Amino acid sequence: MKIASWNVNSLRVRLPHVTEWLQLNQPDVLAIQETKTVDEDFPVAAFEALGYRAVFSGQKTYNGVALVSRIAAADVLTDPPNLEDPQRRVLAGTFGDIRVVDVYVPNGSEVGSEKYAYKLDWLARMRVFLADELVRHPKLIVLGDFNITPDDRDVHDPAAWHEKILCSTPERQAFRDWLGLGLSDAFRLFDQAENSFSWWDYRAAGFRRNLGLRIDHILLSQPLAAACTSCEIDKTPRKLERPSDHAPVLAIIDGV
DNA sequence: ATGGTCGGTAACCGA
Repeated sequence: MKIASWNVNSLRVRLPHVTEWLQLNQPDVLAIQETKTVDEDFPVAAFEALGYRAVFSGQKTYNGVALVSRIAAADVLTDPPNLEDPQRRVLAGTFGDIRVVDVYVPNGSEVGSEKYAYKLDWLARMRVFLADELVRHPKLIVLGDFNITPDDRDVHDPAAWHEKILCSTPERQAFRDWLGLGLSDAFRLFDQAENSFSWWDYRAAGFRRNLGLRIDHILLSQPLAAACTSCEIDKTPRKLERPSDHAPVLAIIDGV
């Protein structure tokens, strides 16, 4: 199985990049975040033309998640029972015996802000949901835009970002708490180049200067981590005209 | 030079 995650920052604007990337990479499942597209406007036909199915949970202007896949998703879920969140940030689906949970974790804006408190509460509530998912689905993939750098290796300038949003200790602890459920950060199962990032600010030529953060992740439960043969960030689409500010992350899991 | 750019939507907010 080939599975990928990509925050596209508006599916309407990025559709040409996404369809081109799908054709080139042929993943079995692509988890998308920040579609910024209401369900009525989701471009189902563009994906069906490529032999892909899609399920989605969108809203106006903000957020929005989708799962684009070779086979249709079963047991689709948009609202974890204990989350009580009107924002469209979660989409779960089952493919064969593999459960996939696409997440768009709140950004948090600024440490100490109201949005930051919402982020930490959201992460804690989702942890409870994921613990339950893991009981029902030993083969679990949790992927998406986490808006968290797991540690300083994932930050271009750790001193400048020290205890800043996306890098604060409580956010990193919440990330570790998710790993503590029995999940592995697929990217760190392998040797990686230093300064590997998945997001670069549009401002200040961040991409050209590689001033980035690694905040997009693929987490694998134990049986899937054991079968994972690669995990990479594909910077190619970030180099295109009018790119998303995020690059896709891609993992290959053998024999499933 | 302590800012900068996007996207959505219609004056700014969110990232």
